[in-house]
Amino acid sequence: MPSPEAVLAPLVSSAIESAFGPEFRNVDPVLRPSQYADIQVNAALALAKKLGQKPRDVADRIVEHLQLDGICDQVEVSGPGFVNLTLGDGWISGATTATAADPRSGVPTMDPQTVVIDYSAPNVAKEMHVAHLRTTVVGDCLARVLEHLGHQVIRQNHIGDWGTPFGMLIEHLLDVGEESDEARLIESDPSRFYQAARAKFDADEAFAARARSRVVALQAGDPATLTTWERLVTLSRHYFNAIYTRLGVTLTDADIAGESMYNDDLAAVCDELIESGLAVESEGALCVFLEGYTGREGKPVPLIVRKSDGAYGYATTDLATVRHRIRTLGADRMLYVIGAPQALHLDMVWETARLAGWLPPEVTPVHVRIGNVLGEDRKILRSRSGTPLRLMALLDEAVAAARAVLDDHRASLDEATREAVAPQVGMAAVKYADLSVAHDSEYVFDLERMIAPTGNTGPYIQYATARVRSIFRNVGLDPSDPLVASAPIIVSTPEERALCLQLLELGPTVLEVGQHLEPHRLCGYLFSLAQTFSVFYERCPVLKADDEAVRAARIALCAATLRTLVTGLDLLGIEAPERM
RNA sequence: GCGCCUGUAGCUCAACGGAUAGAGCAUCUGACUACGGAUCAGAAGGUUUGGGGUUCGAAUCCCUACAGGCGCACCA
Repeated sequence: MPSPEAVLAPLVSSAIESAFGPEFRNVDPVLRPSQYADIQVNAALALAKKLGQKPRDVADRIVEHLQLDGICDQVEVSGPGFVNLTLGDGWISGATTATAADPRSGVPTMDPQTVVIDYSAPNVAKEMHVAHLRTTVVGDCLARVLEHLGHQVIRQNHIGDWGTPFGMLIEHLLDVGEESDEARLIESDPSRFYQAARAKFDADEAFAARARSRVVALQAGDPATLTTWERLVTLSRHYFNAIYTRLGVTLTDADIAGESMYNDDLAAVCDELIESGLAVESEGALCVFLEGYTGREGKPVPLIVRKSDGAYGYATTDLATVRHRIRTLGADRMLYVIGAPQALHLDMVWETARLAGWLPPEVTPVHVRIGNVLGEDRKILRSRSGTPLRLMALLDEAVAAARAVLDDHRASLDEATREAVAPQVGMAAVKYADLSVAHDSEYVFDLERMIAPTGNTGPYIQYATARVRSIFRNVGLDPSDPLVASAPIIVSTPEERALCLQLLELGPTVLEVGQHLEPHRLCGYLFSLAQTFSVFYERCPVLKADDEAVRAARIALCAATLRTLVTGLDLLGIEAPERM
């Protein structure tokens, strides 16, 4: 089932060509829904400039050549030169019936690519905190959407599993015993383990010395050291997976490609940079100086690929990831879902990789900039004690808040159901709040607002799905598989018409999200669909419809809505409980 | 000092360079023994931080001032 845009675009294109000649064969028709028309053609405005004519005259000529055979009831030129198209009810109902049967076929695809997405990237033996929430949730959504659009998506979880802190962590792990309760803290409350190690490192000079020599042993690949290190990583993976499972994130152990993985490439990276003359020594460190990157007092800013003590930093590792993602993974497109402050660093890494020939010109890496999560004071969100907020604690809070809302509004549901649904609602609230704001803007974290059953929230959209499922339960249909309802749609009221039109927009919206990498557009669409459905639900009785055909049609419309909402929520990584 | 980002309703956020800048909270007013009211309808709320410019048309692009945030050599 094609969207109206997909059907109309070629028709408008050919109208433009026949009106203005073959040199205008590939003009983008610029179709979009608007508040003034079901579909609006914007092409006239852009064309007018090229042609040196008035937009209105251009629009008139386009209309003269439009052959719409029954798709549109009305075509008119209005405003400063828009072509407004009113879709015919017959066409809408036909298209929507197809939606009820298979909403997925309504999704247009892009040329399939291999897309590498780097997101989440927590550190071993460290807490995940709010800062990890957005990269994890946004990255996962983009992965889902791009997969849905037919791309081959390769997830890369670039965990911090290498470096100097590991000397200290390994020694501490050996001290407490690899199977001890203390060690198991890494699986549940890693910051306590880390801080204990840190404290010992700062207080105990002998321990610190051991830690330092342990780093050397680790770098040298000492087998016993590596075994302990692996234990550390394994325990941490359990912790990450606990978070991912709770959040409903698709990352698995197979997606882990940590810093350690590139360890063997780092020397080669440096050698190649030296050979090509890109890297030079400066103040004892091996650096790449790029044109146009200056910092304080106009001093050039280096990309340090080897520190003066001979160790490698994250710049080197990041260069190695570029090489690996191109050479081994075959990336056509590379997404880095990382905090906005990393912009300068990434630019320098990419430019260096470009100059070194690791990053071919046809591949454009994209920094999906993640904005900060703020507290009420509009400063970076922290706990009351001033430490970064633990993600696990935050998720607990969200579930508790959801439970409280359920107890408040849904006392009729039995205890077991409320207990089961609370996590789904809580996660929906947190994830939706995160996804519904443009990923690069900051937003204020307000649990009360995001868990609210009204407004632009995850729970509000979930509620819409629960209402449809309730209808299905009442007519004896399986609420988990509403596909069975697929009667012909009858468009007899404005509310039905509005709902149908909304349903047709899923495809173009998902495509947009894939192109612009902006999950918040999908949120906006789903919210508006849920609203439109609520109006329909309010005004158009389904089960109590007078006419049998209308009743069947409305059930089918409900089914289409449910499937569209569930599909959309699934792309966001949000579950829709059957009751709530 | 240099660079990047941000500034939109009281609050939280939207708006491929397109028509009268939209939602949601909160506020006020309506609609109920409801296919689940966690709902719906309506009202009010704006000089898009200020000032210039570009053009048919600017919240959006350019310049400038102001106000925030964040980066600028060995932590990642």
